[in-house]
Amino acid sequence: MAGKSGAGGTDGRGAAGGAPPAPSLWERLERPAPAPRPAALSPARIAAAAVALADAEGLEAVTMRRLAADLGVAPMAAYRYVSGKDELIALMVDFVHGEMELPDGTEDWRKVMRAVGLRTRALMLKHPWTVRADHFSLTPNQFAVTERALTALGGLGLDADTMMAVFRTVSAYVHGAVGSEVGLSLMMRKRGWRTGDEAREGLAPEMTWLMNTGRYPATHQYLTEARRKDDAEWRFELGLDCVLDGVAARLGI
Amino acid sequence: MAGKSGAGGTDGRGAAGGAPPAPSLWERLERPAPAPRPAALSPARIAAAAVALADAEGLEAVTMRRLAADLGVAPMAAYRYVSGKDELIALMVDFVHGEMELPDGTEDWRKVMRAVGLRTRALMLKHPWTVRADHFSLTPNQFAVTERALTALGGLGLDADTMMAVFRTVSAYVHGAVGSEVGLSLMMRKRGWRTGDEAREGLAPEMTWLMNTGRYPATHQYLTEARRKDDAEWRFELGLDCVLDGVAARLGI
DNA sequence: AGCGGATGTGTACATCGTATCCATGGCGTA
DNA sequence: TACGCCATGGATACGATGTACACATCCGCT
Repeated sequence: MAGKSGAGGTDGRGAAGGAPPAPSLWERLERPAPAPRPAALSPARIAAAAVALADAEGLEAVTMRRLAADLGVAPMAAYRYVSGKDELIALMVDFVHGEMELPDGTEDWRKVMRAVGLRTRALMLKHPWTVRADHFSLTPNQFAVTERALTALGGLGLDADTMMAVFRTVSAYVHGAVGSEVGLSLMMRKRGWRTGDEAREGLAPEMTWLMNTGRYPATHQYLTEARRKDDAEWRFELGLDCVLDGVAARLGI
Repeated sequence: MAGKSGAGGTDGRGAAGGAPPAPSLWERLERPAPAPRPAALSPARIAAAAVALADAEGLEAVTMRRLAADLGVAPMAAYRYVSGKDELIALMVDFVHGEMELPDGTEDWRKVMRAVGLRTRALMLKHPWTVRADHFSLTPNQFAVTERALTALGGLGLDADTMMAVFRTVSAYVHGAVGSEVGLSLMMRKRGWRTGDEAREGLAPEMTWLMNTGRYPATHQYLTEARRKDDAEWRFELGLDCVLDGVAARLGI
């Protein structure tokens, strides 16, 4: 299904000659107002509204119709600016990465990577829906993050592949860790639990049954002995520091 | 929406007395055949069919109707076994984790964690849709993985919180890394690209425009210099080894 | 003055998840 | 042996979603 619109390229539309190669989403995003006409809609306005909606009510509330309603516009109006919902979400992901401030200056690579990790986590906790949205890291503001990391990794004698591998390793950890953190918090919100204790209480029947199978003694022991089950920040930073330690050690930087 | 069906608990249905506390999905999964009657459907059969479908045509092809058709059954039939699509997906995630063989024996913690990481990656590459499915790690077969990791981490003088933090750190890296790997490959499949070169060719217009903004010199340099852009396995194992190095170093194990 | 293209509107359709009610048939009990 | 019950699956239907398509409108340019 679909697939027809984007790929074809030279459909017979534009007389002869060469149809312009369909400007990319990011190209369109930057044209302040493609026409001199002060259009009511714009990619940026659409992105802002969609992000506000997703932040407030979750990604599942972001519906083309609901978005249009929030923008005071007809359901199909946004389709002049995004080719479909996929592009909408790409726009949203890019938009929120725009508000991430990157560490500047000539700091130590490790401080930069750590700061990027912490700020990425903050960003994702603030916009939990980013977890469900695909991120191929192909949007301008995501490239800006990559760019900052790569510059911090320059001048250390690493080849291009290794520099990128380091960034992606740290990135993978951050996305994975925040992903599970957010996953849990989304589940809690969906079921109406506000605290860790409430969640454990709500999960208790299922957990009790599972633990009573006797198959998970170590896990059961964890459940009874652990005292920092709700300290996500401690866990995240410990893990991040481990990752950075490992990168430094293995690559000798 | 919804939410009405699961929560209520004691609806007036069962005369007086105490209604049984609604057996969990996992409890139902294990009853070989809840009734003596040889039912055509079962959670396991449903899970197997759904997984086969998702493997073959992607998670978006897994529709209650399509699943029913594959099972040779009416669209609503599966609802006798799962409360809704969320539970279906939980069942699928659990099902595929059941085929993961865990390292046995009394091996070194590091070997175990590394093996678990590699096998998890293999599992996720084989079933790419697991990336989009939420994983709170709350299904029996996911607990089995956690259990194996925790036992490998025992006897090292770590407290319960730290042991779990280690497992979750490695796990976060693995899920993050494979997540982006799979994300890329899903995008490639969606756009019909089969090789890395095809993908780069297809992405070229967008990338060229982005790089021509001059904002990403380091990224641009990476694109021209890198020689292992398609070596996902190298990248994954390098990152995994970094993470394990860091854990070992920081925790002195 | 009037034309053309960019912008937003209205209507419509296939498809999705799932609530609800109905038919059936094998088992335990009498 | 006969009966009735409940687990099982079928049928129908509803509201919501993404989006294709054709139409109306209004600006700035010639």
